[in-house]
Amino acid sequence: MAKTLPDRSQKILEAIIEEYIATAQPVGSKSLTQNHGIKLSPASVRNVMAELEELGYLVSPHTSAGRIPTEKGYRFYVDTLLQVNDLNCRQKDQIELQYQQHGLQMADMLREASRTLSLVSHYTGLVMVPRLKVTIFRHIEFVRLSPRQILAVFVTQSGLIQNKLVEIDEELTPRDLEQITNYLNHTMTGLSIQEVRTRIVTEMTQEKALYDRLLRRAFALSSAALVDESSGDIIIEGTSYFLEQPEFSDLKCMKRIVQTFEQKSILIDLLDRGLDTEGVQVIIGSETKYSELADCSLITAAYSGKRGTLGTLGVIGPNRMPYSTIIPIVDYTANLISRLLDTDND
Amino acid sequence: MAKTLPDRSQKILEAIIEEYIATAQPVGSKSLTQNHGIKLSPASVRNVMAELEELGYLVSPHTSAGRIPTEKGYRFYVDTLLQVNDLNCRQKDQIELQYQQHGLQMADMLREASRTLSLVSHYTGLVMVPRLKVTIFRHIEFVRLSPRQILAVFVTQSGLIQNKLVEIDEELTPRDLEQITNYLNHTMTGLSIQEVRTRIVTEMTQEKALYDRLLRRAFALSSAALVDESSGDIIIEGTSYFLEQPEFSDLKCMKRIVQTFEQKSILIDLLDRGLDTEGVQVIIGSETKYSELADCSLITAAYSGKRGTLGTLGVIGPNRMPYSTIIPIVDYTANLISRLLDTDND
DNA sequence: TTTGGCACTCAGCACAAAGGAGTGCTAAAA
DNA sequence: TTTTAGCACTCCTTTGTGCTGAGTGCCAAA
Repeated sequence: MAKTLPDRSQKILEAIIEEYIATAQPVGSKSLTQNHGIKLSPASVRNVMAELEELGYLVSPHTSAGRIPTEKGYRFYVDTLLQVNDLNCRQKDQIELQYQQHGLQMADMLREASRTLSLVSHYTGLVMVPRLKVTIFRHIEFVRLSPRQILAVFVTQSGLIQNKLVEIDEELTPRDLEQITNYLNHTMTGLSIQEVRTRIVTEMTQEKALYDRLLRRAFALSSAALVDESSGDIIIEGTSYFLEQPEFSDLKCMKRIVQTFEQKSILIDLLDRGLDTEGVQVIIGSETKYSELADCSLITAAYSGKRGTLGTLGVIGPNRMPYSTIIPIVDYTANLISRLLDTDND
Repeated sequence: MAKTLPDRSQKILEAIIEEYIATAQPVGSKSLTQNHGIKLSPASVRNVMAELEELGYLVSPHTSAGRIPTEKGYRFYVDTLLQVNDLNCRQKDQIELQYQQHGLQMADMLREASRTLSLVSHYTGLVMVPRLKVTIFRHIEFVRLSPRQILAVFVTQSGLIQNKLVEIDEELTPRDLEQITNYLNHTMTGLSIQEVRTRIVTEMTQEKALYDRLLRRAFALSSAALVDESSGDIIIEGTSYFLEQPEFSDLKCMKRIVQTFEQKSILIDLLDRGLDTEGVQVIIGSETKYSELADCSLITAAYSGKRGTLGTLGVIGPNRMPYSTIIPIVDYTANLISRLLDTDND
């Protein structure tokens, strides 16, 4: 079925897509032969273009305009034509520099990552904050705000700090709290939150009638503290870059996209998809499955800490994105963040 | 100098501004006499309008268009013409409802406030997070992440939770930490951070050669933990409402504004100005002193906790904002937040 | 002091014409 | 068989023109 595209057609498709990415204008046969080292007459190019349109890689907005890539065209380009250049030293430095001055708080670092992604790519940067359940338990501390109100402060291996206010039924003395804290920090350190939770559940069911009152309370308190009620959070920076894209000059369409960003849930879903994927992932247009983002593409990559994937980060922009430059930026940033999270707080 | 405007002129000015706020179209003499209960001929209205233009309250974009208000016009309107209607019960409920379901973490509440402001006003909501220095010390806890790395968790009276990572020169044992914690929580509770800081400084200088090693460390640690390095933070919600405003349909101008929002520092400065002001404050156009926001107005109000002002919140939109409906919304929200912060965590 | 009347201005719209970029097709050249 | 030059055709875009209508300023009458 899938006849491989002749070499010449591929060259031309590549040239068209790159030209369109650069100019945002439909590409005609003449301009191709002039600027892209294609040693053919416009007429021959036209024949190939007609063929590529037939195959669904290109469309023309109207008869007397040039061609623009379809999603299928972009997909083919990304999958088989694209060769990603490595970042040069200047770019690497530019990215790395942003993390030097900063302290180590993970939240700050992730914000910085989003900002840097946006700054360097000139598109909108996205960073997903690690879900509680994938993080590794390192330390928990309870602060007694009032007899019935406990603030649980919870530090993960990678340096993420989470606060949670817990209301309790039964009063706890500072002494109780201390013991509970000691017990938890002693038993749970090094486990993932997932593991901590299952452990709590099994222990609680195994010994239904928990003889040790303190233990029971410890379990109750910690399970309340570790409930992950958040549906994930995301850091978006550089929305204003969207306003520069000619394809979104229509305000209606622009507004829909910005609203989608503000709502966050859709972007969270999209970033979630990259969690189990190795390397850089590209989602183009309708592959997002959201009509609001039918004209947007995402370039994402997962980042990880000491033990497995923590979250994903990436860039979102129009379909017409310079993939060859942005893919390495996202890749490099994901690796950098992973590295920083690994060396921090050991 | 300042002749007071004749009553009739005021009426007409008011009608023009309200019409313009509603329609975003230059207002002509005829439409005024038809829809605004003004019992005058268009010709008379024209005379008054010419006069108002002379005085700088109105301008006409071109000879054959109607008039639109100047900043001076808006200012006069806000200062002397405007009568703010109280919110009706439905609106109050709508606002109040947003805070019911939520837990008590202050940060969440402020985010919710911004979102609600935006939702109810249909403009962009702003909430300034309280500066550390204006908050009241309630509790501090140190978590020892490694011998030289301490996480300071700091809870304010109003429920704000602040984390800070402190690197120390000298190792501290858990026992040391506990003593320091006890000492600080005992001595400092109820003081403002400002007071805590001055107290630390005076005590440290008074007893230059601090005999008590522990005390010295306690001071060092707490002063490191309470440094307020943040230049303030702000929560912005509903940027997309800006995209609906016809006055910003120019993308260039739109982009400048969105960038200003992303940068935050300018908005922080503007909200800061409202800190010492009682009640609702309106900043119109160039009064912001920022050319980027020359066509934007802010409506802000301060909110407070148990002891004095904590921060400000408000709404930003085009100069042409329905002040009469938004001012009470901002006012009510500020009071509501103050109330919630007062009753929480007691 | 107010109002009707009138000439004037000018943005906005519709419509037509010109321009031009790009196409598909055909027939000749390689 | 493949490539290319030529040509007619399409249709978006730009430019120009005239018209319309909302709105104005001013003057003279009420």
